[in-house]
Amino acid sequence: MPATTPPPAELHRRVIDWYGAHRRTLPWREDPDPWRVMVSEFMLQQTPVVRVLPVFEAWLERWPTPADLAASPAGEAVRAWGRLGYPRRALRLHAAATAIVESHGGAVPGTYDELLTLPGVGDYTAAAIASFAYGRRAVVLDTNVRRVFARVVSGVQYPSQGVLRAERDLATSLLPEDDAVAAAWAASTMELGAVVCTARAPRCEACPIADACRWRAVGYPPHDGPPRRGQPWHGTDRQCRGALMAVVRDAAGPVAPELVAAAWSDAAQRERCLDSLLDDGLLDLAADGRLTLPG
DNA sequence: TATTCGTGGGC
DNA sequence: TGCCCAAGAAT
Repeated sequence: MPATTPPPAELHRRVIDWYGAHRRTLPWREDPDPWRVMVSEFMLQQTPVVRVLPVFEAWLERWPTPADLAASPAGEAVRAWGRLGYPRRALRLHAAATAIVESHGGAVPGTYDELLTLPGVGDYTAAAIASFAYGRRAVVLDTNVRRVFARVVSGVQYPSQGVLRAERDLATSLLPEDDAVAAAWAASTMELGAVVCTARAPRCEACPIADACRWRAVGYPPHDGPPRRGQPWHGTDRQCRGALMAVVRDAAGPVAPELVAAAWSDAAQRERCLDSLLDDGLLDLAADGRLTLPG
């Protein structure tokens, strides 16, 4: 059967209705306070929901407002970040909280343009906060939404590596006019991509728009083109930096350099990564030569 | 535009 | 077992 493309309003209704019936209960959805939404979005950048949940709860209990976080040392944020990965996100969240206190009266701003000025907030996160926390109309284009559109509309398994102009135009053209409907559409398409239209084994039998999916209609052709590059890990600077950070993060106080050195055998790489961590502000060098999280 | 930046779980 | 992937941002 050919994929007949329903009118946009029909597509919106079916996906939003599906969301109403099947959406996961997540803490930042049950109480979409802007600061809670913002914290969740930072943590969810490249990190799965199940790993974020416990850290999110502890974080909000300790720092219920941006001002609370801004009043703590940045290093405490890095430590509370735990093993979520990409600890620069913790530093940027702390810096964003500071900017919110200094420039926005302590309240998370609600417009895309204001949000975009905050450290660690890019196109996706600005749109997500404006939409999920403030109910505003915004083009929320994350990896889930991109995959749904790639399959349903373009008939391909995966979206391109970067966001193309035509892709953004498509997402914009599909965005409902009304703010509340647009926000519901954003959340719904993301959820559909996250739990049904997944990267590896899509559950098309549970999809509310399977009959409208072009990829399905053309027989699920596999990705065609240059191989999708996996990120190398073993022996990389990222692995080294992670090992060094773990030593300091899990220590109660300042750490002797010999103890940090024991975490990575390649001396040249170790020194290079240590320098980069100091340069990034993820580590500080005390006067006595010991290493600490940033004050 | 292409790289870099952590971490861990599923297949 | 390795490989792929997960609500990206900054440069």
